[in-house]
Amino acid sequence: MGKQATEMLKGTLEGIVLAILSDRPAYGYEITAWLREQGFSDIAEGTVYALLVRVEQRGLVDVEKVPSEKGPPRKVYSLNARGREYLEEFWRTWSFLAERLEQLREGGK
Amino acid sequence: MGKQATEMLKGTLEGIVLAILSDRPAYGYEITAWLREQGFSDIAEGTVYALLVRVEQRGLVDVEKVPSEKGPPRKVYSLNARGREYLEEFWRTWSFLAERLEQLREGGK
DNA sequence: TCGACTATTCGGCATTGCTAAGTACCAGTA
DNA sequence: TACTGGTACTTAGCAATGCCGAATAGTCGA
Repeated sequence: MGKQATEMLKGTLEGIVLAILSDRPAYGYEITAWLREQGFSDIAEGTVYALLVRVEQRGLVDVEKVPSEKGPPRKVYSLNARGREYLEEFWRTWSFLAERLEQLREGGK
Repeated sequence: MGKQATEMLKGTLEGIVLAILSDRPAYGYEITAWLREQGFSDIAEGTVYALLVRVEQRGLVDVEKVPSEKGPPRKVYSLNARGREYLEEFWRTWSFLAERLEQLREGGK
């Protein structure tokens, strides 16, 4: 992943994280680790935390503090109703973009 | 298209414009008009021009000034060798992202 | 006691798209 | 002539997002 990825992640990373949370509640450290496993090798630690703060402030997720056996307490996030609506909107926008790009890729051969 | 689109365009708009230029040379006004036809209804005029300036400065495109019958001269951009390489890299990054997102969408049902 | 891993926070920076205004050139029209 | 409208590009400043680097804190094993 090069520098292009950094800019391309803007806007999509939020959707990615919300999509993860739509599947199951999770906390920052866990999400970052999972993303890195999935190939987002250079996702910065702080990026995910900052994103989680933002979506919380917008009321898209609920938060619960859960003690950890191995460190400071975890902030476990879960997608709420508003978050689900927002995620659907995200998928619509994404689909639109993906379709245009697929057309361009085919046309450019 | 909502606000999500604005952030999602960051990084991808550049690829979109380069992909257009890989098909045929074009100038800013033309590209903006085409994008709007394609459904990018609220692409700002200035956005495309600024983007073209950037890709020119990075040496991804060649420029030629061509007189217009209906206004000031056009700056016609065409993708050069470096631009083509960069575009391929863009497609690789895009593919990676699109695959992850498709997996997430399916998983989240 | 000293790392190593877990877990979160914060301040400042770079990039990118949007807004808004301005410049410039030409054609048609009153 | 003056005005309007379409074509075509430029510029300055703003907002949002991801990255970098450092700091804070808790737990465990060497």
